[in-house]
Amino acid sequence: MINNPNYPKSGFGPLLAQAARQWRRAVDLGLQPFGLTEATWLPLVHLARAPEPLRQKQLAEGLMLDGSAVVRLLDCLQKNGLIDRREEAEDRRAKTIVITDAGRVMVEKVETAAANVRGHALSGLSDEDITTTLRVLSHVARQTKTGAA
Amino acid sequence: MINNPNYPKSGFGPLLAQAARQWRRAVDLGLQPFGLTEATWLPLVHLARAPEPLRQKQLAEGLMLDGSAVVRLLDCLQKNGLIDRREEAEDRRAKTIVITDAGRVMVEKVETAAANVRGHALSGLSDEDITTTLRVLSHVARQTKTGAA
DNA sequence: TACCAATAGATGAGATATCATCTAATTAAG
DNA sequence: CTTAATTAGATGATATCTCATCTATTGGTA
Repeated sequence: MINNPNYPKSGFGPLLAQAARQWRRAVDLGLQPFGLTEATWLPLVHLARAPEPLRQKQLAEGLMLDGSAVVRLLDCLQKNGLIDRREEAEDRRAKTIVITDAGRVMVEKVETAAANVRGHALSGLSDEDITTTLRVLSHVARQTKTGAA
Repeated sequence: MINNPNYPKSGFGPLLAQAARQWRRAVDLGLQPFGLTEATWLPLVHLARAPEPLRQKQLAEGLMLDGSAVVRLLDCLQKNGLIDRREEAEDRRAKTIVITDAGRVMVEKVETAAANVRGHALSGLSDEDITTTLRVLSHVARQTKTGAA
């Protein structure tokens, strides 16, 4: 096993999972005062940054999440008055998601907290290392996507 | 925002989460024929590789998981006859986890499937990129650990 | 020795995510 | 035009994971 050149690679999966778990935990902790979590915060930012209102389907694609997961996250955000669902006239199956004013205010407030966590997690790493990692993670995400034989 | 040098970094968290989610899904799919998942497989490998039997506490530390999570994963593995809990005589609070023969056989069979997923996810990446990513992920995990101010 | 804090494991509750399925509405085919 | 396939959202069931708590033991200290 020691002589197997793939040895360090075998730790990739567990390490990836662990880093993701702990990153989430740290973000959740930082957003706790605002009543948000990483999961509920991301859709909000995504909506805030979109040049035009999105449908739930589009949001799910952007977040790379199952549609049903987005449904429930939006339920939560709507209950807290941060977004609204607007039925479309042209296609009565679809709903457009719009951020409320409260939602935009929240995004502003919360972005700092999220940036702090990110800053701390990445502090001490070179831009080059981070860029490489971003590229590797993108590759992994692409390769493990459903249907990627 | 475009002129902000931190712009690409802001995608780090979501990308990390996404890559981890999809990696897990891919592994779960590959292990499905064996009735295992990434979550239940990892404790099994950990136990198989340990030079001596571990306590649940030690296993939890090794997996960087909450103790209560390990309790339930072990419940599942035990129910399937892959591990056994053995009460310790010296400390009657503790239990030593031992892999059953069936468990060892399972590890053998399943390791190939897991390696295939890993191989596919990492295919096309240079060893150097992977090494860098492993280092960055370790750093992130350390920095986001509980108590890491 | 009697009491109190710490430790190992277990359990309950809540947040996410996935898959399977359902309903309503739209589109395409015959 | 009627029917079949598709699409957008929603819901139910299940799997993890975390935190808060609980029980049983152990160990240290007055």
